[in-house]
Amino acid sequence: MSTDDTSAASTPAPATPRNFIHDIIDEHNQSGRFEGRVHTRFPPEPNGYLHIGHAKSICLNFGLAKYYNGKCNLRFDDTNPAKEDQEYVDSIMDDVRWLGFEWDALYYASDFFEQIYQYAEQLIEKGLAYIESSPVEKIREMRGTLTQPGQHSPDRERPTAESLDLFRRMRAGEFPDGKYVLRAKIDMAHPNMNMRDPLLYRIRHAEHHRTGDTWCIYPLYDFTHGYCDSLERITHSICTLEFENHRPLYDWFIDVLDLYHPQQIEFARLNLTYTVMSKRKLLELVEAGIVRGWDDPRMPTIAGIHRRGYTPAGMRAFCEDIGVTRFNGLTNLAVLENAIRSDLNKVAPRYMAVLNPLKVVLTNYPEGQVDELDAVNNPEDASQGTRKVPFSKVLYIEQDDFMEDPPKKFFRLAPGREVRLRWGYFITCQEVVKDADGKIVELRCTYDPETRGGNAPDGRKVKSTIHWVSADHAKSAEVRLYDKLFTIENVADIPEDEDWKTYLNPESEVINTIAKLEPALGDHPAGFTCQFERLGYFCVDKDSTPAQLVFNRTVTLKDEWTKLQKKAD
RNA sequence: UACCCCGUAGUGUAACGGUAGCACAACAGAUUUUGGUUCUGUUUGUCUAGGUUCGAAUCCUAGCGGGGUAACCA
Repeated sequence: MSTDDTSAASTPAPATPRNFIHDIIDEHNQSGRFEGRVHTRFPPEPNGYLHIGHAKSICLNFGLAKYYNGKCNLRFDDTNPAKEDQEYVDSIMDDVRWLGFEWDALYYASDFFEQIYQYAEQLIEKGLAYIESSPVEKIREMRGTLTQPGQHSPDRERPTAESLDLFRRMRAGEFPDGKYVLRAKIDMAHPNMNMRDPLLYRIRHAEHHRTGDTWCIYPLYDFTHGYCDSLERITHSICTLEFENHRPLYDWFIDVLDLYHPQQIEFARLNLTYTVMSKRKLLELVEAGIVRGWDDPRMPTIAGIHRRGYTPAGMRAFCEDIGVTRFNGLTNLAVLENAIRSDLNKVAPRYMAVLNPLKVVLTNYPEGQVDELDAVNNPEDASQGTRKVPFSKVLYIEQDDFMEDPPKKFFRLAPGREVRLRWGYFITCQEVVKDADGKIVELRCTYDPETRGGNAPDGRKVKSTIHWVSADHAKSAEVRLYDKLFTIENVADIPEDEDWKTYLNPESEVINTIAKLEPALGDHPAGFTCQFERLGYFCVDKDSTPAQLVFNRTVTLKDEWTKLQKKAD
């Protein structure tokens, strides 16, 4: 890939598009608030696979660090042992690297558990936290509602010494899950619900994927996250909009202990048409067996789009295209597809493949003769060279490339009409052969030996060039045709009382088992990406074997003809 | 009905008090051995009402509309 190509010094690459976060950082740099440092971090919870929304966050955080010559950490916010797993840690690291980024420091929130525990004790000692003994339901009840203030717990005035003792015994494992919880003492009437004596620690006798059984109490995310940022000396804690109401709480935790104070900045998460970005829903698709797994090519996960054949450079370009704001919008899937096509167009070698074969017999071509034709690998990149493609008497062309009774704007093959076979010869359709049901099963055509390579010495033109493969030389393959995951543009519009899964697109994966490929396509490793001329971009799936080739359709080519047909309806 | 945030072409995003631009989409044309690519052109926009100002998308006020927030989740 040549996305970071700086060799063309005379035409510098367009500068990274700026956004409101750059303005904030510039201000900080001018005022000297962080001594000119820029240190971001990407802080996922390892409880699922990363998706395209995370890609936006990754590009933002790592991109900012790069732009300002700063640093960016990877930190796993692993405060809930029940949901987290090493499998997810591994996949997240793979995904970040696949996108083309490398972290400066790697941390886990669990690395800071002891320090955070000490902070909790300090809060208790300052009279700013207390041990709560009420059950969950009672705590919830006393919290009040959005429009009504909460009530003080009877435990709120528990003496400091008693809270401290209880907290230490919680850590020592003296109590069962749910017996006690540590709460901050802030303001039960605060209009911001997060400030109504939030929970800090809970008892969980659970095996943690990193700390094992060292702990039986775990800090909640809200109590942990800001401290981790502070301890890592993060300057700009970038997160999504739903944490905006948490910012005053994080500020309180830090200021009350007089600790180093990063600046939190919120931005709008990515929403894409015809897909979901909810970890919960994606998990459901995986667990219900509706998809092939987290890396199913229909999934908006990074693992999924990777398997689908999307490229890191295309994804990074997409993340730049969509911008960063505080507006909660819905981005068209077309923007993503455009970014991917535009990258693949430059780098993907071209091949010929026929998805729905129609047999063509060249009646005037010598029996048994094979011609090795030269084909250009990529018209956009001469350095990709040429290859040989075998040509013979019996060929396959695409069923869609022939019409017995063509409408006005159909330029392809029809009875009596001449077209060009890509890199081959001009052929003319002489006869249509049908079976008993009237289905077209074969075309009998003549070829013009003078047009080898695709040009007529007499200068005559054809309206169309179509792709083909030689029947005797073709490889069979399974080709998985992918399309949008949902039938509804905005998944958020699905009513609450309906099952969102009824809006899944039944044709999001269509399996074609009759495809015929040119022989050069027979020997490539999983992940190999190319263009099937006139059809789209495809890649070799990880299920592919030499005996059973499997290709995924990454994205179609733009298609004026299909568009015309749809308009005609 | 509490608090917080957000309203710029169809969609997404620029314009930091001084000519409303870009991308995608759509439409029209040119080029083309991919109905691809490339190139050219066209259509469509500052939520509303006041105010401040020589001048407002930008600042202020109100209204309208959208989103978020009441896990021992993150």
